[in-house]
Amino acid sequence: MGTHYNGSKKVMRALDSYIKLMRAADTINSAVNLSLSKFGLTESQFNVLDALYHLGPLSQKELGYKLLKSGGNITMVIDNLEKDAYVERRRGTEDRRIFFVHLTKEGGEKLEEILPMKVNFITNEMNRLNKTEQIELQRLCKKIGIRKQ
Amino acid sequence: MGTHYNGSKKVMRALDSYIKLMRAADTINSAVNLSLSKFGLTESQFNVLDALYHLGPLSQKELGYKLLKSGGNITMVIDNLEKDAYVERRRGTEDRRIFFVHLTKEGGEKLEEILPMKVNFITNEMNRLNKTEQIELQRLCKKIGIRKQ
DNA sequence: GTTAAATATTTTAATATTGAACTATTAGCG
DNA sequence: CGCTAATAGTTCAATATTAAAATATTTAAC
Repeated sequence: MGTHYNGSKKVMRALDSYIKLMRAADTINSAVNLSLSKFGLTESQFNVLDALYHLGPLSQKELGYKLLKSGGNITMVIDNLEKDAYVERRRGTEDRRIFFVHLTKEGGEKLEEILPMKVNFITNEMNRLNKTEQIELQRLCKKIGIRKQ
Repeated sequence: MGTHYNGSKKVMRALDSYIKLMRAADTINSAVNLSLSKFGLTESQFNVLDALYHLGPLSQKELGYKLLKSGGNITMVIDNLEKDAYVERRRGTEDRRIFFVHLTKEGGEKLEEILPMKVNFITNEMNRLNKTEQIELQRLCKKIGIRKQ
């Protein structure tokens, strides 16, 4: 390899930081998703149920905005959740373009079945770091993820 | 995570750490992927080219292992890269079950076109943290992502 | 040495994901 | 009012992703 990417120490360090950050996020995330799949939910489905549970009925537009997903994606995820009767679409009365997505009783129960497990799992994973370390990790991550507020 | 699991401070802290970690990884990742898409590559495609560039020809199995992806997924990604003539499959001579994936001239050029941009981008993003902070971030992330390295 | 077990890859069936084109409805402007 | 813009959602065509079943080849065991 030429001199191009031997780069300075600064560059090497940044790349190393990047890789380790991604790997850490990936490790926890795939483990969480694996657990979710045992309950028959995908990550996206869980996120929708979670949002509806804590925020109440939302339009598909609002869901997409909050979960950072495209409109087409939300349509698909809601379709699949509706198949399982975890949510239902209710056409807006004021503006008939809008579908409000409501959590059903089953959807709420499903979420309540899963939430403690997820909380527990994440707690265990993150507690590989002690209090001081976690506070520092939060500070550093905030510096990086800041633009998303 | 909801107010229903107010739990101990320990739990709250872990959840907060988790969210900030994910957000940081997400912020950088979506920005990197957006840049990649302008070059007509997906993240997975880039990762394959990058691995082949730096490690030389690899079997699909090895690629899956290094990139943490399933066999079926690697088949698909290689198919698409092969369509664009960025890689080619060569059947193993010793063991004819194996396909070794080789970077083509075009594939190498494509990577060299993109790499500086990516390195530069990541360097800028990560250098929001100074040297000490990055070393600490790496240490913390390694503790979390440890099972995968 | 032939058969069974292991391994590498492919295929298949779901779901996810995006951007672009399309449909339906509403809002705005003259 | 009637036409046009904008908006909400759906559909479509790619690609990604996994797990599980299928195929091909090699290794191991008897």
